[in-house]
Amino acid sequence: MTTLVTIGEAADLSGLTSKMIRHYESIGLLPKATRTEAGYRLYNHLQLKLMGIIKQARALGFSLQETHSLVDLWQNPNRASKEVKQLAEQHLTDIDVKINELKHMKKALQELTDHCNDDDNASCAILDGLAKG
Amino acid sequence: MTTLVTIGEAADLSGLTSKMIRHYESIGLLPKATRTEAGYRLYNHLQLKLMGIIKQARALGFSLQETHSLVDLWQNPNRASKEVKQLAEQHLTDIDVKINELKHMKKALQELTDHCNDDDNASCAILDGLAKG
DNA sequence: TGTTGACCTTACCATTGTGGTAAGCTTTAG
DNA sequence: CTAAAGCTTACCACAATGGTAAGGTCAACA
Repeated sequence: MTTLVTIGEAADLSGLTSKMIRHYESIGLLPKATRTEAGYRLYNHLQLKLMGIIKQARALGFSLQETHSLVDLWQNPNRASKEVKQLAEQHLTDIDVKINELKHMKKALQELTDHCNDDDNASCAILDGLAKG
Repeated sequence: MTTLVTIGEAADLSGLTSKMIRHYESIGLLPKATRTEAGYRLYNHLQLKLMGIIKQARALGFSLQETHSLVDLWQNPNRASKEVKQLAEQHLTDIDVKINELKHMKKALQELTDHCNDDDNASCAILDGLAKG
C-alpha cells in the first residue's frame, strides 16, 4: 500500500517548502514527481525519505550540489563509505575555514568597539580604525 | 594639487575591483565619479579614502547596506559615536550567531564522520545519520 | 603614421538558495 | 453552488560578485 501525498503535505512532512521541492525537482536533485490527471505532483514514501535527507544535509550546511552528491551516494548500493566520508571531511574543513574567518572578524571588530566611547561625541575609534585601514 | 586616478588604479590602490567600484557607484555607496571627456571615471584622494573604508568594512563582514551606513556616519561631522558603536555591536552579535550555527553543524557532522569507517563498504554512518533525520 | 595592446565604457547573463507575486485551474468543505 | 484552500507555471527579487561581449580610447613603438 503506497500512500501518496501532495506537495503541501510533503513540505509539512519534510520540513522543506513547496517552493524548494519544485526547485529541487527542476535542478534534478529530486526526481520528477508523478502527477495526477490535473497535474498535481504526488509523492511516495521514498521521495519523502529523500526530502528528509536533503533537509538534514542542508541543516549541516552542505550546498545543494554537495547534497546532490550525498543523495546519489545514498541511492547507490555500490557506494564506498570512503567517498561519503571524504565529502563530509571536506565540508568539515570548509566549516572550519568559515569559523576562523568569522573569529578573526570578531576579534578585529571587538578591538575597535572596545575603544569606542559610546557617547554623543563625534570621535569614534571604529570609524578611525576603518579609515586607517 | 589634486591627483586624479582612473578606475584601474583606484582598484589597485583600494583593494577593490573595478567591477565593485562601478557597482558601488550604481547603488549609491560611492558618489558618481567625475569623467574625462572620453567618459573615463576619475577619482580623487577623498574617494580613494572612501574605497579604503569600504574595503575594511567588508573585510569585517559588514554588508553593503551596513557599510553604507558606516560611510554615511564617517562623512557626517555631527555623528554620535553611540550610533556607530550600536551598528558595530549588532554586527558582532550577528557574527556570534553565525559562529554558533557553524559550531553546531561542525559538532553534528563530526559525530557522524567519527562513526564512518572510511572503507570500501557501503555501510556509512553519515548517510545513515542523514536518513534517520 | 599606423598599429598593437592595455585600458576604459555599457549591457547583459550567471551564480546560490530562497522568497514573493500573479493569473489561473482544481479540489474540498459548507 | 460557492468560497476557500491548494495546486500549477512563469515571472521578478534579493546579496555580492564574476564573466563576457562589443566597442571606444590612450599610450608606446616601429
